[in-house]
Amino acid sequence: MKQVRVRFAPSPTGPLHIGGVRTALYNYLFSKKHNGKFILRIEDTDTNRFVPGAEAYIIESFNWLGIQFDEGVSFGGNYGPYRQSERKEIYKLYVKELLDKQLAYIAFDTPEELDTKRAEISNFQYDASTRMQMCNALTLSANEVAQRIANGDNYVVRIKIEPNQDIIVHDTIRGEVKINSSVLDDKVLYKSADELPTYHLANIVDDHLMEITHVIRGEEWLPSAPLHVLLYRYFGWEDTMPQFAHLPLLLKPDGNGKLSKRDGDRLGFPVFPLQWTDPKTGDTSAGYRENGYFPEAVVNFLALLGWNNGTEQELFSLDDLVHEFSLDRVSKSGAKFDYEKGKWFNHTYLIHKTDTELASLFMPIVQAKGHAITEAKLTHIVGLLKERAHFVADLWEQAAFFFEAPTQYDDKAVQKRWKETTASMLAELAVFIQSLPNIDDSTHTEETVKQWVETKGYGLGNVMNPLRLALVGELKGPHIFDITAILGKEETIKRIQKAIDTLG
RNA sequence: GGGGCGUUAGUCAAAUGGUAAAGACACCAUCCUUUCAAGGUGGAAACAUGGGUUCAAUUCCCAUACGCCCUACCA
Repeated sequence: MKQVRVRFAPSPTGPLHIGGVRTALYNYLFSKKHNGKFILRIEDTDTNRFVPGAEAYIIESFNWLGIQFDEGVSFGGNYGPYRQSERKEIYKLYVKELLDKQLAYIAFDTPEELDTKRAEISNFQYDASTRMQMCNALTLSANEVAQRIANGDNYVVRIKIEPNQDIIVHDTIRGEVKINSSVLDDKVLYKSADELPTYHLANIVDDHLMEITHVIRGEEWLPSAPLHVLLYRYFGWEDTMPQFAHLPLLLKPDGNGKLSKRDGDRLGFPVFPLQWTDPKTGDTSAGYRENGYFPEAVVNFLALLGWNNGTEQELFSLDDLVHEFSLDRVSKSGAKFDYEKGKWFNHTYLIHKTDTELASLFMPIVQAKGHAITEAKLTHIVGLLKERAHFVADLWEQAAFFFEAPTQYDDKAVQKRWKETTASMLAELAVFIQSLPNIDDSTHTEETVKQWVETKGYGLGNVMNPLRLALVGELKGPHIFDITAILGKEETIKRIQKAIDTLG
């Protein structure tokens, strides 16, 4: 069996959309599952839409996600160059072949002329029914054509499609898709203006030359797949044509339609893996990385948007996914992007991290807030409250009271828990705590204090809740004597005193 | 307008030609914790509609509706 070779072929027109990331992920999983190669090809045939920095962004994104390429731009390989703009001369050969075989023809119609035509004739399509009314090598004499080219007139090369033929595309995910060639137009394959092919030609030539075995791409390509099949046929490559698999789209969370950058801005979540600053406008778009996502959570979340392994398993490492992945289990319908579920994945991965690992991620945030703490102590703190956080940055909100004494107390909680007698009880408690040799052992302190409360006959709730209020400022957080152990005797007493002073 | 693809709870989704249609996120309740979170338990919530095939259809077929994608000298 031939070695599996798949490619991810983005266009460097801006930051990589999260839907593109999923497409790449599925390509990667498929290739690794079959011990094949995963190739990065840059499709920069549209000189107008080229955005500097986009290519580097793409490479950095996959690097962050842990998705590795075997070949391609910046990875090397024997099928290069992998940047289409560097393959100009190759495409010219194949354009010539099609021209020689009379399966394509030169056309001189300007964009303006085409626009007029479209305005004139509703549903205008450049095809067998109209091409003889246009300005091209089929309507012009050979001399005229040669003359125009010699004059330096811009032209394009269009594929010549015979009408009324059924073309069948075998799609791994959707089965057989049949389409009649009459609904296809004579697509532009090559433009003389920049001496570059369009996507359709470049993609067939490259996939063939790079010996791509499977084309796994977004559903938006399904309508042009028949054109691609035709191109393979024209070149005589049909027997080695790759297998197609068209992936369902990622849809916006509310309403319908393809997930877009605007949806992210509107609903407050990133649509790109990494933060991106538009070089022209300076506008910045949020990224998963900068928003505190773990790459493995993003991968897991994305993998499950359109695929599952048929079991109840939800947590998959990249290796698990490679092992489990199969195109048969990719769904046909689009998946709405559920950001809440994405957050849950991050939360789950966060909880599964070791306290040490989380502490070292959290340390810079604590330092930025102007606090110094030992690694060991922070590890302890993080362990106590990681279940309350979705992101590492959330940890600050949970941990702040360890570093900064409360300056105000939650109103509702005060009303409910701070009674007439509270101040005097807490004052006594402070004295009692002061009398303890130490409060380092949380369980021991708890027993001792509970005993004290019982002896006094105060009732646990009447003491514990106000105590929490004094220490934390609100009724939340880890076990209270875990808190006092970390705060230490002195600080604990100070905070009790402060609460008494402020709340009376 | 034309063409293609799709349609199971709010969302991701499983399974099945045959009596009660999984699971997860979100939501609600409850237990635990005298707090919050996490966790446990429970709850509400779905086969788009209409025909056909069949003893039997959510499952197969057709139509309709709805949605999406494509319809560029963009990919």
